[in-house]
Amino acid sequence: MSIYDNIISTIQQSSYKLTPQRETIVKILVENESEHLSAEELYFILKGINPEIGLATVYRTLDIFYDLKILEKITFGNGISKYHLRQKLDNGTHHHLICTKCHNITTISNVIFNKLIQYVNNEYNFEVQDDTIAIYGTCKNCMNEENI
Amino acid sequence: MSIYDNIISTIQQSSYKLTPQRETIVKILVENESEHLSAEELYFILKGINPEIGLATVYRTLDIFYDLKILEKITFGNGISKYHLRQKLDNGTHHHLICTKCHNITTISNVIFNKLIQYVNNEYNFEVQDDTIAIYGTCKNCMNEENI
DNA sequence: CTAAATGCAAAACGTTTGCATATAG
DNA sequence: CTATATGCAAACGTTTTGCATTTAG
Repeated sequence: MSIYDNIISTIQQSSYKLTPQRETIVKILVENESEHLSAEELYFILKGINPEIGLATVYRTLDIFYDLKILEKITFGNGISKYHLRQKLDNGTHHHLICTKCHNITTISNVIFNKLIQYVNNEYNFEVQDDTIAIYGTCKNCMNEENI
Repeated sequence: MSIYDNIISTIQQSSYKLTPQRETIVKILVENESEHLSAEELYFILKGINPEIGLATVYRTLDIFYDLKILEKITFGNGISKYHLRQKLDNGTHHHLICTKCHNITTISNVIFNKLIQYVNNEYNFEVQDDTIAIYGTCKNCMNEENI
């Protein structure tokens, strides 16, 4: 069963309806699996396929998909949210290096995180959301550019 | 030398001017040292002291203070930024547990973070900003409320 | 004296909402 | 057939900007 089919059946098994708009959005998300898309970016791609679609629908759909745990949502310093497929990709935990200059996201994973999550859980009774920790800073590329 | 005096002299030694508005903002920040204030919250307190002040000035001042490394800036999922004094408080690194339900911030510190920062730095050439890592999730209080 | 800072209002930004119309189940 | 979803435009809350006026250095 492909990722696409998997998501489609998740929607069908939920109380939400499977509309053509939602199908198209799933398709785009699967095709851009490796990227972290914002609502606006998704909308732009969508416009090329179906110009009638409204931006509000994109936001509503992303909300629903987040609710259905199809998507993970990462939020920036500038108030922009980016979305990423949750299914299949993470067999374990994964976390994000967020560059505050170019806004690129790198997904990383390491045992250290497990220790950290356990520590936070034990000491603070804090339940880490979706095992997602955000590390803000400057990425390799932007560091190099600074030194030109 | 008090935290207040320290900040004032940081401003004086910079290219920015020390205005009465900026002095008042420093005073409020020092008095609320233990809190993470938003621009709006700071503006509200400020209005009680000097009703003439404009919200734009608050934003501009917070930007400058961030630039001067007087403040650290933590941003939420809902696009609201909160500010916190950087000076004196952290002899070492410190990080944040951000509750996505009540939006409370807990400041934590632990050796595990140092290892993590080092790892990210070595493996990804990623320079962690102000040694600040954001861990999103649900805090103790909100967890309890869910179970009522 | 002059460059920088201020207050105000208007604009910008991503996002959400109200509503009439369309449609999946 | 009916509850849900859609597209549009208007509203939202936070933040930024333009501009004439004031002020710190």
